[in-house]
Amino acid sequence: MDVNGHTVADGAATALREMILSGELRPAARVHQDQLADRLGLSRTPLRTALATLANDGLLVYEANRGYRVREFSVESIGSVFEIRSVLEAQACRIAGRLSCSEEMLDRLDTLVRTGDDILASGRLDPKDLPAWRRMNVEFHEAIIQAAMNPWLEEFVARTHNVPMVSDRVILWDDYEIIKRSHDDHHRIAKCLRQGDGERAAAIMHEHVSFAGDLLTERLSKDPEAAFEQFIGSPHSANSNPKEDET
Amino acid sequence: MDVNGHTVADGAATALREMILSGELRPAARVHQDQLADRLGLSRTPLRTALATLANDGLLVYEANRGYRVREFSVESIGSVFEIRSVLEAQACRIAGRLSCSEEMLDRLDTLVRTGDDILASGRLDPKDLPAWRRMNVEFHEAIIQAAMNPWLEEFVARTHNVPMVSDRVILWDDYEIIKRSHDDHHRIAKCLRQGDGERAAAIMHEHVSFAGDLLTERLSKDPEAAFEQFIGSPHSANSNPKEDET
DNA sequence: TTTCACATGATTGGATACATTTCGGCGATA
DNA sequence: TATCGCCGAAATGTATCCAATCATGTGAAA
Repeated sequence: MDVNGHTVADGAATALREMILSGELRPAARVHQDQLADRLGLSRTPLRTALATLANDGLLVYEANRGYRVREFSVESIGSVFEIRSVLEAQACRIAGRLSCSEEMLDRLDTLVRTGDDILASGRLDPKDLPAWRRMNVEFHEAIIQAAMNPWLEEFVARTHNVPMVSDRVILWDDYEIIKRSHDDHHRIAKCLRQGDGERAAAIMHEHVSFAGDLLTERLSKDPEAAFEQFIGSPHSANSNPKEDET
Repeated sequence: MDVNGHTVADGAATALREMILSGELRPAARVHQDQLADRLGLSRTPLRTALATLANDGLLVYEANRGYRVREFSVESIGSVFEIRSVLEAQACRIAGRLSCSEEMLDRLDTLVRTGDDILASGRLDPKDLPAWRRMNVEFHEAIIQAAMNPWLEEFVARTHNVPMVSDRVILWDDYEIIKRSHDDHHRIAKCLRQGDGERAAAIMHEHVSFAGDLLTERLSKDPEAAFEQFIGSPHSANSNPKEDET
């Protein structure tokens, strides 16, 4: 998307995004421009454009003459986003079915499904498998969205992932049965798309995402702190973006 | 929404938004920061934050070290956005039905529907009625989205309106039968919502928006110039104050 | 003791100056 | 004549400086 890594401001924007989504900057915390600029080793000017960017992404809130602070998301708000995500991803299935995916795309989905099968073959959830599973899950969902060939769908779903906890990188890796059922959805969705039945794939996808949202919001309202630590605090090693700040 | 605080940058952002959506800045045109800053009577600093804002709104595209230029939208792209809008607004109906609207909201919808009836009572489309009709249409759609009480839905649909021609301010005011049928949809949607049948309202809304998209894209591909002038084209040349057409 | 007012420090917003990159033209050479 | 390359102008990106606004703390008065 905006992988314009050529300018300092863009680098700052992605760095900040990581800092916020990873929880390094806590919700509702005020952002001190001078401190941050110093910490990131740049001037306030590019930092401010980065801040403006993130504010428009919805990760920061801005108040005139009072600066930026990290946006906080209520549990209901997170549930609301899942409502949107489920609808959008279902629509992606619908369109993908209508267009009839390329053979290459279908094979890609099958490969991803098989990857998941391999991980689940052990019959239990090994924490060391989580990164691979996360990668598989992200790629599966992204593939279907790409198959819809609607750039706006891509963009809107991407915006959805700007909300903490909503990203499909977040996996509830503690209940084998739930994960297995979730992956069964993947199986069925891939099969439906191969058969060109986008409508049925859409229905499955809608439930697939909705249930994930329900599950997550349930956990969050039960024990926000623990859930926050479990999901956000986890090392996101699937990320090939090792820009650690040397200050 | 982003009801701008009283900072120069925010003012510049809304001014630029108008300049772009009104066509004063033509698609694919490069934005010269110095010229624009001078023309708007401000420095490059606030202008640049405004530019960053609009870029994130999707109205401008940015390339590192090469500046901003006005985004151009293909007809297919505009059609794609309608696909999203139809799904989102349908979902708004679904949720509104599930939550069962407040009596106040239902009355508001009825009032809007009656306003439309009055305008159509003459049996023809008078150009002088267009602003009132547009207002009615915008408020009707906004009301339903608000009724869904999902702030993200509001935000995403609002983003949809950032694309030229997609806004529900754009009305094809030249075919009585089409307008009449469109308003008949409004009737049915309001009735369904009163009866709590969000699912049925969603189906109508989906078709309502989809058809508008089909119609618009058809016109656009038939005669892009004429359509552009008809819908967007307020006199966007000599007049530096294109406000006659009210939101 | 509480509250209001003022002043001072801190932080953000905007303008200007400087560095870096890109774009266009000019000329030289094949 | 066409193409390559270099140089200069112009536009962008960044840093720094100044102004305006907000927050905090102190002190005086009720």
